[in-house]
Amino acid sequence: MTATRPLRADAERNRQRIVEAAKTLFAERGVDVAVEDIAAAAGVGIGTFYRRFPDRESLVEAVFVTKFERMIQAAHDALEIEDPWDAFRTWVVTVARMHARDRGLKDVVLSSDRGREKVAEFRAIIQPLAGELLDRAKAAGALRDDVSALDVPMIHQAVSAIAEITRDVAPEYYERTLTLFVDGLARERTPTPMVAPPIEMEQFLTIMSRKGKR
Amino acid sequence: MTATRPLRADAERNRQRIVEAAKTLFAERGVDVAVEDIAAAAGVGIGTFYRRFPDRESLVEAVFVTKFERMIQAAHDALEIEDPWDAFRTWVVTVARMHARDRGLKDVVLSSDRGREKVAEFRAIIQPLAGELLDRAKAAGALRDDVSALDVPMIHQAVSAIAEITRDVAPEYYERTLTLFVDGLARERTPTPMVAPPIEMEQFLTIMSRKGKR
DNA sequence: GAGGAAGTGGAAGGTCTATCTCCGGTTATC
DNA sequence: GATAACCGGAGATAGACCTTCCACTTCCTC
Repeated sequence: MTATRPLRADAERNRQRIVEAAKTLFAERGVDVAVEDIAAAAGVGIGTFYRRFPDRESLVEAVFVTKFERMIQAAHDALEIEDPWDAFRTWVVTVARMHARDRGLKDVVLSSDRGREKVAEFRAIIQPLAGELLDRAKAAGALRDDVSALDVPMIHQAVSAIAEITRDVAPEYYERTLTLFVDGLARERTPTPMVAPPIEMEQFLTIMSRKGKR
Repeated sequence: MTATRPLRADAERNRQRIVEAAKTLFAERGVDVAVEDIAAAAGVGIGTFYRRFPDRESLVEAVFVTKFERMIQAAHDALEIEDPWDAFRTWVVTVARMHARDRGLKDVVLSSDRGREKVAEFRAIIQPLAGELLDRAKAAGALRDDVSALDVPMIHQAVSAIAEITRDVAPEYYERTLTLFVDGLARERTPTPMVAPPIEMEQFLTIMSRKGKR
């Protein structure tokens, strides 16, 4: 195969920088940031970017493989929790927070092109874990029966959408939406306390009149 | 003021057609559809469009004023319902469904430019109505106390986001997300039955691999 | 039913925004 | 200090989209 010789020191350094810059920018502004911006943030030229990565998509893949691993880890961790509802809740909340903090995650999970195989691979691994968390919580009578495993990623998309529009103005706001969701998933329960304050009218107006779409 | 003489018959006909076509396209594809597509759908040329409307935004405004009126009407109607929780729930659900069926609604409510004044006007009218629905439901002990009036439009944004990605594949799916939300808003309650079936794996994959963003 | 005001279509101009290529100049490494 | 590897960024390329303009057509009035 391609017995690639190691990159020259400066080249390797720049590669790292590009990945780091991309991680940050993807999280803040979604996977659609311009290559130009990524290169600038990394302190290199566009040319350097294209010498290291065949195209934009490869970079996206390189960045998100790590994230996928972390999501899988979250499921494993949750499975360690004894109380079935607590385990399920923890997992849902943890992944929701990852989405809330990384705007790009949603884009990648939703896309067909970007890291097609990687996403499929990820799904194959996460599904049985998610299934177990779900089944256990249902068996314990804590989770409503009519919830399907596929409702969970949808919830994450919804939370991500809210985080996306509120991020700049009230970065913790999404927690409220998340709380409502999680309480809606419970079978019988009094409300969980909200962990974030309500939004102020002024913040609301700012959110609702955001310019452009980035 | 401008005592505008009535349009010539054919011109008026075309104007109507443009508005109708826009209504449909905005609902299906969001407010960002190209003027070219609207004109084509209306069976007129681009030139005709620009003779009737000074620019794109004016059309958007013309189309959504009606929608706003309908949302206000929904609040009035809900206030007629005696049971405070039922009234609140009905209002939230009705507006959520409007969002689910009209992709453009979200865009307009979120935007700063499009019909700036109209949106502000709309908010001024809807706020007291929403406040009353909320307060009554809280006073009756049916709605959790820690919900703020501004959480409601956020819920609508979330439902709209879900409807947006699922619309083409499973047009009723959003009802599940909505049910979870509404149940999460209740103070103490066992789950409301879901009105839509869970999503199938195949549908899920289609949704998650949607091309482009339209 | 004729004349002219009003209306029409769509090519073309103008802007943007992005990705990716190319190559003269620079730097690390042996 | 030779040279292969690397760098930066202008510019080629592509695709959307909004809006203008004007030669041509249609409606309405007298």
